[in-house]
This record gives sequence, C-alpha cells and structure tokens, in this order.
Amino acid sequence: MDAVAFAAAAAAAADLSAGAAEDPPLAVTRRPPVQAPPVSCLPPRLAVDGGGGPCRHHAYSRKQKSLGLLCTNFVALYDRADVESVGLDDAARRLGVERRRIYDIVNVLESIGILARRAKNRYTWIGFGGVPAALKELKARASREMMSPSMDATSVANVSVSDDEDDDKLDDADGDAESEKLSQSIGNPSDKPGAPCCKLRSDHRKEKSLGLLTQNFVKLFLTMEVDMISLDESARLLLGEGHAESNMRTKVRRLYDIANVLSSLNLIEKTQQADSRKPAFRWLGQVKRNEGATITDALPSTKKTLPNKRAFGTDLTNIDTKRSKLSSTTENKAKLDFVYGPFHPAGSRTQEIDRPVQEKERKERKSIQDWENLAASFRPQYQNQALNDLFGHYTEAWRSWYMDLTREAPS
DNA sequence: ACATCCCGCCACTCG
DNA sequence: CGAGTGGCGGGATGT
Repeated sequence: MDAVAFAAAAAAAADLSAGAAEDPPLAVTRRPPVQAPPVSCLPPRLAVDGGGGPCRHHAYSRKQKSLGLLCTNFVALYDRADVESVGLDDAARRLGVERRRIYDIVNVLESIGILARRAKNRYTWIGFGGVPAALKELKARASREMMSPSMDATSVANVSVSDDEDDDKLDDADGDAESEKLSQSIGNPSDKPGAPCCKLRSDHRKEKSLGLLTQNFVKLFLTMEVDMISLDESARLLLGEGHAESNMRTKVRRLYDIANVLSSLNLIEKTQQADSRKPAFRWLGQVKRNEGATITDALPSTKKTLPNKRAFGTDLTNIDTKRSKLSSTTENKAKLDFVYGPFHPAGSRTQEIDRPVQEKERKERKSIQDWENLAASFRPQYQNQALNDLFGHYTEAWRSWYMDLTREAPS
C-alpha cells in the first residue's frame, strides 16, 4: 500500500515521458568487429590479476563491460580513505571506458549519497558512509510525498494518460521541490524549511534523470513491505497508470542499468519471484523499517547467499576493445598511471568478509553493524596491516557521522 | 524467442 | 559558442 501510494505520488511528479524523437535513419551497425582484442584480454590497466585468471582471450564479451562491473571497479578504485575527489576524465581513463559510462555510474552513486557533485568534471567522494543518511532522506521524502495534498493516486493516473502523445505537462508540481540532488550539504544542518522559498526552477529541467529514477526506485523499496519487485512492476509503479508502452520500455531499460549498479553495490540483489519465477530484486540495504526499531537482520549474514549472481568480480576491469575516436581527450596525457595500491579490488567472488572488524558494542550500534559489513564487502582486501588500520579509522569516521545523524531520531 | 542492456548519437545545459 | 552532460532507443548479446 505504501509503495503504491508513493508510486502514485512519484508518478505525478516524474513522468515527463520520452521525447520519442522519431528515429533518425541512422541504424548503422555500430559494433566493433568481433575481432578479438589484439593481445591480452586484460587491458594493461588494473591488470592486477594474480595467477590463474581465466584469461581466455575471448572475443568481445558484453559482460565485461556491464555497468555493474564498471561500478564495482569504480568503487574499488575510489573507496579509500585518502580519496576525496573524483575527476570524471580521470575515472574514465583509469577504468578504460568512455566518458558517457562514467556519467551513468556517477549519477546513481550521487543519488545514493556516495558521491556529491562539486563542479564540472569534479565529484566529491563521500563513500558508503553517505548512504545511510541518503536513504533516510529518501525515505522521509517518500513518506512525505505519499500524502501529497495536491493530487492522489487515482487522479494522477488519468490525467496525462491520453494518447500516445507522450509529452505531458511538465508540471512536476510536487509538494516541495528540492527533488534534485539530495544536497549533501553536510555543513548545513538544514532545517525543516517550511518555507518553500526558492526552488531552483532554473534547472528542474529534464529531471527524469537516471539519478532521480534511481531515487524513486529506491524509495519503492524503502516504502514497500515486501522487499522484492520486478523491474516491470517498478516501471509500472514509477510511471503513472497510463503506461505508454514505449515509455515503459524505456523506463525498464533504465531500470536495468540502475539495478545493475545497485546490485554491484550490494544494495539489492537479483532473485526469483517466489512463485512466478520471474526475476526480481530484493532490497539489501537498511533503513527499511521505521527508524524506531532496530534493523537487526537485513544483510543476509556476512556472506551473500550466492543468489542469481551476476558473476562480478571475475574481472577487474572493463575492457576497452575499440579504440575508436573519442581518444580526442588530449591523449597527450601521461601514461596510465595505475594506482592500484597494495590491494586488489575486492572480488566479491572468492572470499567474503574475512574480518568484520566489529568490536563488541551493542546499544544502537547494532543497527549500523550491518552497514559496516556492507562496506566491508566492498572494501578492497588489504594485504598489509597498515592499510587495514587506515580503514579502521575510516570506518570510525563514518560511524560517528551516522550516529550523529540518528542521534536525534524523531519518534 | 525473449530478456538483458551496451553503445554512442545528438539534444540540452552550462561554463 | 564549445565543452560537458546525459536522454534515449537501436539492436547486439545472453539464455
């Protein structure tokens, strides 16, 4: 019920539908010839693979270039205590992918609170420590939206349906604006500005962005009692009742992308719908039940149940077969300087969390323990104690931050 | 055949 | 205006 209510509200605000530009006649089969990459199957970068990596040089493999894998690598690359800034060009270069892909990753990571845009080409790395707060925010906003005074489920549904003429009123008119990025203004202990005040009307532009979709998708999980939903359902819910088929298709396509990165972050996992056998996603993140209660379980133990795994972790990087143009970006750049320190990007495949690093502390500490584990599952496995300590410190930091946030938990 | 979703063209935005 | 962003959906790949 909650989810539905929320969905309706969301649909009201979102739903700008696809611009459906008539398909330009370009249908060129732009696919790199299936030529196998020149030599090694692993690009020089990130080739941390130690021994028996299954280094078959298979021709092109789509899996090696999935957004999910890319995200995994992205995180492995930047989730370190000393990282505070992320440059898009830098990321693209080091991960060996075109820039466009970085935008995809960054957009969803930002919507989850892991990153924050600082400036053009520049993001601030916040890390997993930013997730709890972001989720809380999302949940709060979700429940707020659910009881949107303006319009309710039913009314919304029929308004913009009509013909296939997708384009609808870009009203948005949702209660409080601010639907943009959840401002990570840490230093700004905001306030419940009852005053709508300025609403940056300037850029609520095409805010049906990937980031927003991600947030709405997540809200679905946060407000839903049954944590398991198929992308189709999600799309249907997030889209008004008036599913315009074509819009649905596009939405679902986007959701696939989002689901992939959220999966790689272990915030959700792919499973089978108990009965129908249909693939669906289950929420693994916290901040589910109302704050009042402790969250206890959630993360399925310290080790994932080997679900419908996407076989991540088998590779360390996204191979960049084609060398097409796009190298335009001042390729005079220095060599790929790979800073893959003394660790290997946590392959979520082999070992799992080996050292929970959890000190016995109960109290409410309990609830965040899961978060630690979550992060741990991502954290690169350090091979030397020094870095381990470094991380311990890091963990300490975000924990206190989290505690600080929940401290004044209302209700 | 159907599900998944990579790729990159090109419309917008922003600096 | 050019560079930065990022919707969007064709159609290749996976199962």
